[in-house]
Amino acid sequence: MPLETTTTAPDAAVPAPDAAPARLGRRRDHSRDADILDAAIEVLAEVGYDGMTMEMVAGRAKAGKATLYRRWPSKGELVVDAVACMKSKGLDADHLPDTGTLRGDLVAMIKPRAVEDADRKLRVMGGLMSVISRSPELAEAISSAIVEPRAEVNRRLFQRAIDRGEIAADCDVATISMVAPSMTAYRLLVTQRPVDRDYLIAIIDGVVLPAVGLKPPAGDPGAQAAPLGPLADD
Amino acid sequence: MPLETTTTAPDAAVPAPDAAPARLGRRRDHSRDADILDAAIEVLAEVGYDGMTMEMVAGRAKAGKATLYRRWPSKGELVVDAVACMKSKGLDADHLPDTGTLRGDLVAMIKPRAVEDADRKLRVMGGLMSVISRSPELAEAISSAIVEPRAEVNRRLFQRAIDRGEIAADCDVATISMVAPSMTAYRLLVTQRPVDRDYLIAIIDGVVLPAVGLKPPAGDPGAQAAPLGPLADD
DNA sequence: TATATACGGAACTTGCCAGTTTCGGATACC
DNA sequence: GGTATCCGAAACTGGCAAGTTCCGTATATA
Repeated sequence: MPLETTTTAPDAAVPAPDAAPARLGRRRDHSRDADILDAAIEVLAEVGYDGMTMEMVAGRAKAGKATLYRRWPSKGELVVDAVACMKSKGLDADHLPDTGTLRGDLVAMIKPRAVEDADRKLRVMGGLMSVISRSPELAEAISSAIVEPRAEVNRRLFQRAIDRGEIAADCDVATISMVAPSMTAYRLLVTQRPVDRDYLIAIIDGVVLPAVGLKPPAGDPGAQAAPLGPLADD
Repeated sequence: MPLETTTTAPDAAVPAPDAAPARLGRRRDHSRDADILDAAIEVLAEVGYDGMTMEMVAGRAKAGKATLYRRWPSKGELVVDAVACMKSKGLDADHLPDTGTLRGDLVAMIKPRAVEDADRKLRVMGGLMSVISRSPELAEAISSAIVEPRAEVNRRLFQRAIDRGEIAADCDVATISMVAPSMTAYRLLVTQRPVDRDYLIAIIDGVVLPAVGLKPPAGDPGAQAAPLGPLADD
């Protein structure tokens, strides 16, 4: 049951020393990799690392178990790869909303697609929680695919607010950037309650904005400042 | 699967009123229950639910595996019982510090013994994270032994600050009470960094107090207002 | 002291799952 | 078309852990 933590040469076999081999026969269909990794993410989100079996992943991806082992040497490395592949999806710290106010930016991040993506990432994280402490590779994958992208987005939004003079320059950006990630994770994984738009607005208006010295709008909280309807997406 | 979450001797000394069978022979030594449950908590904190084996618990408690199964019908119910037994230890919402200021109260909660206790509870929670969503009994045990006591303590401290007019009456106590629990859990379990006095002070002064409209003390943050030396305990 | 029960330890049974092998069929290169 | 390789399916192996049974011993009641 221990995680295989070998750092592997992934698929690159022994290099033919002299002649380019110019392989023969059917080629490995690497487009299936994504299907398998997606299936693994699904299963991880539902039953966690120890509940996941290679048969489940193979079945979900309509693949054979042997195909999985042809591509990854062990369950542990498949999972690390699957988590790492989540990095490219979702948040993009280079294309953030810029509404002119911190609250506007934070609220603009709340889109159905983004909320759903964050929800899945949190569930995957929860399913891997008890393994994190014993697998540095997995911890690193989770950090760089889930934790850091989200923290980085927040740091940029707060830094912009500092740069435009909206909030104090000496506020603890590093700590405040973790407020929403921490609270949503706790809410979803520990108390098992939904992380929806209302809850995110409550964090923004009840904790984050007051913490940086801003007053949330007075009226019905969160009702306004929703520039897009519920069906609007990216 | 019947739920047996009794934390004390179920077959108490109450004698059957009429036909008391007056059992014969050696009696079950219920003082061992606590040893076994403590061993289970230790193992859970170290390797999580799926990593924990009944042999490990028995070995740690210097008991036989059969003794465990004489007292609990399954691993799952032993774990639920072990978590439920954590409820009585640590926080006591009826004997909270009362320093006259919210910050004083929050800082007074930071004692080596309390930090250590919270740390262990968080690790246990992390080890059970992926099981919570599929075991309502376990979710309930965690909630009432770990989540609620901590939230209740915070709610009381904030409510007292409201009552004495120190902070606004309309602040979102329910949400703010979850800030520190959420952030410490994330810090310890996800980012794997220590939850020590400095980090707790950073949360108090960098997030919680500003969020309720209070200014933390200006100077070296957290250095003062530590009325007791590092060796002082409860 | 006699008896009924609990105890720790160890052997045992059972089932599951990681990982391997085998096989008939599909597919891309030559 | 020939062939080497990949594919999915299924059978198989081996180890590990949940749960059970048995045994020699300890201990509380009568």
